[in-house]
Amino acid sequence: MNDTQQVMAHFEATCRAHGLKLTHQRMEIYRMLLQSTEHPSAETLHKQLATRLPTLSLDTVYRTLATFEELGLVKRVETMSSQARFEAVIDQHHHFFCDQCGKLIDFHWHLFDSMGLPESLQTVGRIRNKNVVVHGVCDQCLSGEKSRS
Amino acid sequence: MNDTQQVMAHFEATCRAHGLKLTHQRMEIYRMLLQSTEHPSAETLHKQLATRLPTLSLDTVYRTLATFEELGLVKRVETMSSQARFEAVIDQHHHFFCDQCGKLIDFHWHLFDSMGLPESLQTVGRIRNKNVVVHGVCDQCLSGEKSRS
DNA sequence: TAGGAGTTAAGAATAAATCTTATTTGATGT
DNA sequence: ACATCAAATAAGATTTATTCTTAACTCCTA
Ligand SMILES: [Mn+2]
Ligand SMILES: [Mn+2]
Ligand SMILES: [Zn+2]
Ligand SMILES: [Zn+2]
Repeated sequence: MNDTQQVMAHFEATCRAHGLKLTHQRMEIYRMLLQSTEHPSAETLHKQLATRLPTLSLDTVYRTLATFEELGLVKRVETMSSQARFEAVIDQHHHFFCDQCGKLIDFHWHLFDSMGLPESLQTVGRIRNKNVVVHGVCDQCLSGEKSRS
Repeated sequence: MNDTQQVMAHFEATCRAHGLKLTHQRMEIYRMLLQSTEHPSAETLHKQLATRLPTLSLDTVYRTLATFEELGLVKRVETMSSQARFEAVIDQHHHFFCDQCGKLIDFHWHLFDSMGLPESLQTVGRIRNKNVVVHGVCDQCLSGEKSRS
C-alpha cells in the first residue's frame, strides 16, 4: 500500500530506466489507472481521460497500456469479456468476475498464494504465475439494482 | 471418463430435451470438440471440419458453440488470447497457458477444488465456480522446437 | 533553443464475432 | 415414403475491438 507519490516516482523511474519519454499522455493514463478500482477497459479509460486530455486518441491508450504491460507496470486481467480490462500492478491478488454485469472485484488469498502447484505441473515448462478466477453474479445484480454497464 | 458412445448419447438427449434439432453440423462440431485435446478456437474447429463438412460456415461454428455453451455442453476457456478457445465440458480441471505459443494444458488439483473460498468472498454475491489459471512457457517453447501456431 | 529520436493523433486497416436474409433441412404426422 | 414448416444453415454484410500507417508534434539533450 504505497502512497501515490511513491508509486508515481517508481513509475517515472521505470520509464526513464527503459528510455521512455515521460509524456503527458503516459502520466495521465497511468495515474488514472492507479486511482481506478474498476479494472477499466481501454475505451473506459479513454472516456474518463477525455476531460483532462481532450485530444487523446484511443489508439494511444491501447499503445500505452501495451507498453506499460511490457514494463510490468500494468496487467491485463484474466477475463472473457470482449474488451480487455486493465489494472495497475499492485500486490498479488485474485478476481471475482460478475458474469452478468462484468464487474471485477479484487480479493486476497494468502493460503492459496503459499500453496505449491500439483505435481503434474512440474513438467509442463516454466511457470510464471498462478491465479484464481471466481465466476458468479455480484450482489448488485442479484438484487436487480444495476443493469449491464 | 465416459466412453464416447455414452457422451454422444448424453449430447443427443440434451439437445432433444431443449428442442434442438440434431443436425449434421451440430453432431460433427460436438464430436470434433470431444476428440480434441487442444482447446481449439472456432476457426481451428472450422478448418478441422472442412473435410467432413466442406460447406460448413464459420458462423455456424460460432453459433453452435454458443448454443452448446448455454446448454452446458461446452465451455469457453479462460484465456487472454484474441480468439476464444473452447472445450467439451468434462470433469473439473484447471489450465496451464503457454504465453508464448498459446497452448493450453489441462491439470487436476483436488486439494484446491476441495478448499473453501476466503471469507472476503462470502459477501460479493452468488459464486458459480472457481478456477486456477497458470501462466508460463511450455516445454516445447523453452526448447525452441515449436514456433507460434 | 535547436535538433532529432521517439511519440502522438487521425483515420485506415485488420481480425474476431455477430447479424441479415434467402435457402435448406430435420422432425412430425400422414 | 411424402408433405409440411419451424428451426437451422450458408453466404456475405456488418459490427466491434484492436492494430497499423503516416505526417505532425514534443520531450529530451546538448
Ligand atoms: Mn485487480
Ligand atoms: Mn481443459
Ligand atoms: Zn454484477
Ligand atoms: Zn508454448
